[in-house]
Amino acid sequence: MDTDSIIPLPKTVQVCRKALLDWYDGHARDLPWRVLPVARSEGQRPDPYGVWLSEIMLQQTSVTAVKDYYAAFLDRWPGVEHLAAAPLEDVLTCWAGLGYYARARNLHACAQRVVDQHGGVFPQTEAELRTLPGIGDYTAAAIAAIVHDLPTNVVDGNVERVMARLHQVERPLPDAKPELKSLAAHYVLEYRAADWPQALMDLGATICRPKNPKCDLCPLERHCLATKTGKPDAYPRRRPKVARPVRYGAAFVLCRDDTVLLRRRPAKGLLGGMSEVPNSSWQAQKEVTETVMMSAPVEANWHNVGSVRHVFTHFALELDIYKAEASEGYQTNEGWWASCHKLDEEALPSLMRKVLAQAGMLLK
DNA sequence: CACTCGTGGCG
DNA sequence: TCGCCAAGAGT
Repeated sequence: MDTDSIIPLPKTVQVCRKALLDWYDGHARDLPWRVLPVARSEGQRPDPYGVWLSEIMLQQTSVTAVKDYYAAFLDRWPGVEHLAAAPLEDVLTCWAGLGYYARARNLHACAQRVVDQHGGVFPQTEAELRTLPGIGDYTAAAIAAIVHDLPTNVVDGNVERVMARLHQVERPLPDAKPELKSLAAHYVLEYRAADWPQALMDLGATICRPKNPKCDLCPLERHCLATKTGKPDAYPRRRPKVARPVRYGAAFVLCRDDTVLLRRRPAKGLLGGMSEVPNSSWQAQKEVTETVMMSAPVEANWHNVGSVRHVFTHFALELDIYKAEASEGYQTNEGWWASCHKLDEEALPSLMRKVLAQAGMLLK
């Protein structure tokens, strides 16, 4: 670690641990995958499968967005062996709308690894968990701590934010990551090893929020340097964002009675393995109509039925939507016809649901 | 190691 | 309407 990195005073560490754990006893969020501190103190432990599933879903995703998906997954695949036996297509269908679809592919691969190589039992140590697909530094530490009470250093965006404010770290993210992780390591403790990281994350999510932090309710306020000497919501500092470019393209909704033509995207990459309607490549410049029509799946009486705009992580997309009725003899060896009444059974990302809705084909 | 990879909610 | 960003991982 850098010689200029901050080291918290031992006294501060002790007082903050106590204050935050006490706060957690009264303010822990009651989450479906969580065992609350009272039950935990009575020896109750969470289901490793449920904790793992929730942690994967929660990567870069809000609790609100995850809850329904978590319940649906547990209902359909109650254990890791059920999930491992499922076709990947089914997993992607249930994941559709949650985003970052590599997580779903890795989830499935991880379940199969656990069943095939670990007898259906999740490894307990951080190092072993770390080798599984979809489990990185954060998730390995989180599972080891939350499930097995191991004193790991669990560092997510919440913990980074709390540390950056508590110690008023001026170095911007992502450069500050090692420093913030080092700071957090000083607070790790064996006593209540499972509750500590969850307390930190709950504080970050409900009190020490990115915007409008509720410092007056914070159990650590007396020790928080950012609150004393500056505006806490200015931390963690970040590099200025790069502008998000816009890409343009066209999507083709080919209908036959109450069905639409769908196809599968390549297994990896953007929206990998998900379903889509045929569409053009996405370019930085909008192309002329004649060129756009070259990428239609078939010559037909295409009508423009509007456009949709969708924002991805590193670019925005504007798709013009074209719709046509397939002629009687149209044959295709690519894709399949999907009933517009059963589109919930397809692995449609939100972008494609927008497209189908705009074309009037997203019915229930 | 910089880049890729979704989506919805919220001020 | 728009920028911000959430329990990160893989390459």
